[in-house]
Amino acid sequence: MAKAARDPEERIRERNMRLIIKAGIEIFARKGFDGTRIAEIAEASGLPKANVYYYFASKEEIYKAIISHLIASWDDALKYISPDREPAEAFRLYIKAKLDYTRKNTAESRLFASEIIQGARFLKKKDRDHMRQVTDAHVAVVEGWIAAGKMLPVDPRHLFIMLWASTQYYADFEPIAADGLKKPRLKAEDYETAAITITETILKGILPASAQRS
Amino acid sequence: MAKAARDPEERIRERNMRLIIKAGIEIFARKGFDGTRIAEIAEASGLPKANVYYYFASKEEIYKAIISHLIASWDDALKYISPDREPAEAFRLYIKAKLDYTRKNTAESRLFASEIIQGARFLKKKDRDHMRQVTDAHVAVVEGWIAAGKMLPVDPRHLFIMLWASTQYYADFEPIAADGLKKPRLKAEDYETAAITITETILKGILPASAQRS
DNA sequence: ACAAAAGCTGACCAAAGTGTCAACTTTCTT
DNA sequence: AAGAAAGTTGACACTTTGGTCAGCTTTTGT
Repeated sequence: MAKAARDPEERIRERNMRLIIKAGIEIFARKGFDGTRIAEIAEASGLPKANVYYYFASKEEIYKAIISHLIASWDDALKYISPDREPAEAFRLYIKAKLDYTRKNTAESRLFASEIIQGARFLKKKDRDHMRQVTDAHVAVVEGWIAAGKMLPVDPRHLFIMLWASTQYYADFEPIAADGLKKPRLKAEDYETAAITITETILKGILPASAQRS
Repeated sequence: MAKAARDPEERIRERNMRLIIKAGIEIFARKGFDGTRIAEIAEASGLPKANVYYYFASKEEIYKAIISHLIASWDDALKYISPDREPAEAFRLYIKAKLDYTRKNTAESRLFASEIIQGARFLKKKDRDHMRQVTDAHVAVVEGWIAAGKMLPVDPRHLFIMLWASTQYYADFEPIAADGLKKPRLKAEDYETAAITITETILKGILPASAQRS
């Protein structure tokens, strides 16, 4: 009764909030929560500072909005680990999808990394629980594969950590990754090579057949 | 002539600078460069703020001092990749040493990660060049092993990125790693299991012999 | 057309931050 | 012992920052 549900005028609001969020992702990623100034976000989004405050009550609110949105957007890349797939195929797709997401969302990836390094102060329990559940499901699938003799008996949890680490590194630590590859900047083809190397290494290891089972 | 070289009175200076650096590592790691306040460093080191400024001219100077010291301290862990070793042994030792260093120096590790994520603004060219050289040397060794048929033909640079990523993750993203392992905090034994899993996976892969060479 | 709702923003604070300094105490050196 | 050098620090100056607000303009529903 009091506040009628409207719709069309959601346009301006939507657009400006998107601009703020977009600028926020970039700057929070680079400076961390404490290091970010809203004046900078305002400038980057082309809005006056007071206008930013018209949409968000505080710096923390912008930050939290970004984090939650980010976690939700991950699930897509993670749908490949499912029991009806062969491990080789599943991991290949998983690694490719994760690297793809990372390459196309470097700022988000870095923002998340920044939040974790700084102690996961604003990562809500709900989000953590969600991540834990997804992991548990994946672990169960891998354990099934191991029981079926389709995989060697690796610790599934450490294995997933390896995959998270290896795929995120290219975005989070791009300057170092680029130096390591002797390139000025990473390009799409570098992500391709990364996908191949990670997949091959994970699946077959680096030792030739003659040296296996030592 | 002007400034005589002394020694014994280096004590107080040394001690206080160490206290400041130690506190700085912890706080810079958590807050990043922009997010860190010297008042906080002062408090954590038990010195009044003005005293901190007696030893360091600026926040930047403290930060740079830490970064340089940190890079130098890495080389020890990296001495295992040498041509007179067998790959299996070399990688096992490398992974163990890197994880050991990471576990014992989590704050430094995070500080470096933070610096890189924030754009490597204070990482000196000299330090980057040094890292590049070490990497080049390692790559050459691996290429030798591949040429000798001791390793499968993997891209050595991406392989090293995998190793850097996998070993650093446990310190840099500890909350996530702990969640992934279903533990409240990481302990020494988790680093042990990590070393085993990473080593086994890198060397042999995860597929059983029957599924190899598909 | 017009009132109400939504959107906008320059100007303004109070708090917090970096860095300075002059005066004081402690620690050498001889 | 006493002058010099090193170390200490409360108080201060100046800047930046998060956040507010009153009054303005634009958009929208009827």
